[in-house]
Amino acid sequence: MSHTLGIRQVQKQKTRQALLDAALGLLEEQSLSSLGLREVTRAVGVAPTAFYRHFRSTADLGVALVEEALGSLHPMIRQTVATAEDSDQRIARAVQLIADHVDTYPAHVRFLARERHGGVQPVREAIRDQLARFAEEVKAELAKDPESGGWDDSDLMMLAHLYVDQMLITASLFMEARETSDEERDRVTRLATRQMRLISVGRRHWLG
Amino acid sequence: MSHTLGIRQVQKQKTRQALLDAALGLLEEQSLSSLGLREVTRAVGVAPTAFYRHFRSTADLGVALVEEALGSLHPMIRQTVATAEDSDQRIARAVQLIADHVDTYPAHVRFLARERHGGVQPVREAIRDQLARFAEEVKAELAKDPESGGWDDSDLMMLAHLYVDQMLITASLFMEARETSDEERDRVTRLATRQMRLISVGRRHWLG
DNA sequence: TGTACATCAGTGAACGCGCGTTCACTGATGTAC
DNA sequence: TGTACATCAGTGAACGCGCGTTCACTGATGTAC
Repeated sequence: MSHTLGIRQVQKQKTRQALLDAALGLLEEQSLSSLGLREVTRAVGVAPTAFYRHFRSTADLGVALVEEALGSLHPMIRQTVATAEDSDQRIARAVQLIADHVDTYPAHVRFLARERHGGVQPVREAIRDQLARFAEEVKAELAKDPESGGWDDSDLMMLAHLYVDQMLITASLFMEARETSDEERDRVTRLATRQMRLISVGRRHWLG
Repeated sequence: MSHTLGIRQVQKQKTRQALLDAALGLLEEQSLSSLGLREVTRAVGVAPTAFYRHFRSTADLGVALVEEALGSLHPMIRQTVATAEDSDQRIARAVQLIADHVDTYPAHVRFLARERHGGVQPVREAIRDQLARFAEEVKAELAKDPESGGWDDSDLMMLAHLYVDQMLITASLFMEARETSDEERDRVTRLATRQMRLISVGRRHWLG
């Protein structure tokens, strides 16, 4: 059997995860820069001092949340961008996956939207770095397209950033639509699809 | 002479403005949900209780800052979108105006980017409402274009939102580039210009 | 397997501090006559 | 213009409270022999 964690390590990971989960819950109604260490431990049911066994500060916990939030998003994007027959199908799948992701991990998505430009520098940097990695991956997939003939590296990077930003805007729109009607969600789906298509049309006629 | 304010009113406005300015300064390194009333009054040099003569809470002050920040942005956009000969010139002017605006009101721009998805609901709503008004105005200008023949209301609204979101992304990129090199600013200028052009190309070939 | 010692995740008391809010106040400005 | 009263922006003391951090601790788990 492969290296099994001891009881102590398993319990420690559980507490750590409980702190992350509790923090994410509390962050639905405030930002990280006002999140208190005592709030988090109170929500979990451990002593305030236990916090220090896992994180140096709430900023440090925030950086850990970034990893968790974008780690779960990473495989999704790559799969969607890679496996599609034509442009319209790729767009439809991407929009659907964003909608599903927002439904499945709403708190993570909210956290990212909120802290991307939030008041805690190390967290902003962690998000920026992860988004740059996304753009790199999208760029790599775009480069495989036959439509990318004649596009140099900076062209593709620009286009990749445009798609990544557009995905974030779409996620943000779905977040806003979460607690309203189904019609509103449909409206967002159509709007996002059309905006992506418009970028796609621009791509095909670029310098052409 | 038109209705002159008394000495008392003038002084009150000065104190109010000093509170807004001090808050904006403090918000460069934190978000509104962690901004303390005492911090703000301390920075201005008045007693903490003086705060209540002007605002009910820091959230209330935040809403006032939204008005101030987007009020100064409103005339700029309209003028730029309205007075341009061709698409490329319009884009070049818009990008230049965004760059200038970020240079002139960096703290306001940072505040908007940070609080748009921030932890204070009334402030989020105020920003969302103002951005919707922007999109309406951009839509009205787009409708005047000859290129808008055959576009219905929802088409134009989608396009207007796409442009407004793109302007915010561009402002955000200029913010990030502010404290780095001039070459970085030029890179952002070129990137933003190309992204806008791509949307513009997409627009011309939409359903065409 | 059993024993003796080391490790370390979580505890709980204690600290000094800044917070938001209340209240009665002061004194310059505004107003009525 | 002068006087007597009203208004109200800003004051300063006081309050109870939750905060982040320190410290010595406990006792279950891990390890060496």
